[in-house]
Amino acid sequence: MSPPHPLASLVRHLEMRVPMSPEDRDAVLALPHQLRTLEPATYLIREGDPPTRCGVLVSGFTYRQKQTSEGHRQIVALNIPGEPVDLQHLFLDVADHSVQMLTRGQVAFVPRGEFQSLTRRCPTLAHAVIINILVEGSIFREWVLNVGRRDARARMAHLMCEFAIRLQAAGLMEGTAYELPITQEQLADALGLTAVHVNRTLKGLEADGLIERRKRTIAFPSWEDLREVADFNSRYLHLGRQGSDRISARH
Amino acid sequence: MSPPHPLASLVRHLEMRVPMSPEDRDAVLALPHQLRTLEPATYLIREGDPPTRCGVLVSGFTYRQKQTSEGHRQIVALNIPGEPVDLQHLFLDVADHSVQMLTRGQVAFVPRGEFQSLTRRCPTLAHAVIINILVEGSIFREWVLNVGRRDARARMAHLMCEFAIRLQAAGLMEGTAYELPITQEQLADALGLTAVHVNRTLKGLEADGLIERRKRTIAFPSWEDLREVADFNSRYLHLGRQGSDRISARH
DNA sequence: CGTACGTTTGATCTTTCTCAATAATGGTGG
DNA sequence: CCACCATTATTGAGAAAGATCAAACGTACG
Repeated sequence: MSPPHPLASLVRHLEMRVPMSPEDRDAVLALPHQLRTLEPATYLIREGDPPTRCGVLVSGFTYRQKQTSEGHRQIVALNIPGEPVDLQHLFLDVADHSVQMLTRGQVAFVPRGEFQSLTRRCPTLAHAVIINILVEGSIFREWVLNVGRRDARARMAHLMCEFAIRLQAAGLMEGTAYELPITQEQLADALGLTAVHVNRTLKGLEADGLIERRKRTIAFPSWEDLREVADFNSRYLHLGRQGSDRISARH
Repeated sequence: MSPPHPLASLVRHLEMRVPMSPEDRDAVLALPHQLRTLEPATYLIREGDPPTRCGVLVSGFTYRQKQTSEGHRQIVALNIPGEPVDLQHLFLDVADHSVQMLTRGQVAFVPRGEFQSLTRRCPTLAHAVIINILVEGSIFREWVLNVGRRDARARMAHLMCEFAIRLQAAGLMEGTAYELPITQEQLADALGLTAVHVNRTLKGLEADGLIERRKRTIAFPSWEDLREVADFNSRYLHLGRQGSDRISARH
């Protein structure tokens, strides 16, 4: 059996929110692209660079990141497989943040011009792109709220809930646990905390039976309780009918 | 002399980033709309509501806001005259945050369907809308960084710098001062602080000669110093050539 | 001129940070 | 397989930024 088409996961992801005709699908799959396997920490794009291509995450995870001039880093987003990682750079002429591999993974690079011109020829794709950008914007707003107005415990729980629901919506979650392939220092940078405090917060959640940890795999013995601690409501993910605040044991 | 067309400020705003032909301009100006004068705190849209219209801020200021279930509020964005205030709701079916008047001001409400269909007929407008959404996304990312990784002083200074540069880019800033028409409590909600600490931070900046205050008007005796304290770089605003980190005494 | 709202100030308390050290863990070369 | 190294995770002690509580002071406006 041949390996799946690298852009198939992108199509699946776009279809989550916008229905696509077979022609739409084929048009996306026909996009020229280069598939690359990248090691953790590899930059897909750096702040300040002029974007030339649009990366689609085929496998593995990436994060978006900005830094203050004193070198304090803030992770502003995590991306999961299937997500296009560079849509903002599709229409802006300079990158305002950096994107790096969180884990090893495969990225399909589509030339910027090709992607742009397809959005012009295919209104469905254009619409899907806008929806994608808007949902990402909604997630940013929730992150501002999370970092600005929730304490460490809720903040951490919220990130875990978001990740779970997004993985589940993408069909990437099996059972009631997942691997969060991220160091505690990166977690700290995503939550606006220090690594030390992340560690203590994690232990606290564990001590209270809200999560279980083995390596970087997290299980949720009591999803509803965690959701309550996190003050999590999935509305901002705009998953529509398929969306749910629940995780299911079997998929 | 007749009053200016309510949507003229929108056109000006869109043209900041995308060149528009006279036909494009006329098409936007021809959009049906209702002009309303709204008092401070009036909701333009509430989280959870299905959006039916797109608001364009003609005069005055608005803010976007989310709350935790404990009622802690986070202001996630401020909007200045000319900015469309509801673009995210143009293509999403449920509002994920609320938008309220910050000051009294005028809003032109365009029916959602009309706006949508014009984006289909006018690719320039569609492009301008995307750019607008993307730049807003970039500002959200910077806010995540600001709230997550800068201390109260820098955070406050950063907001002031951003407001100054955005006002200037919109041609709304005269001289080296402006009115920040916002209570300290709202400022606290925008920065992820408490009102008490905002007050002290403000006094601190003033004591150090970085700002001068009369009522809610703020002057910048030493713009460069403030910019340094704020760690402010305007790249994320994507203003292009016209963009600058400087404010000029005369316009 | 009283009421509501916003600002300012002081005192105290908490969360989170900082610094520092120790323990796991994973990967590498021999 | 083992010794070694670099990361990452964990823990403790003390410091600091910012929160909380409480009260006083202004100011706008009906």
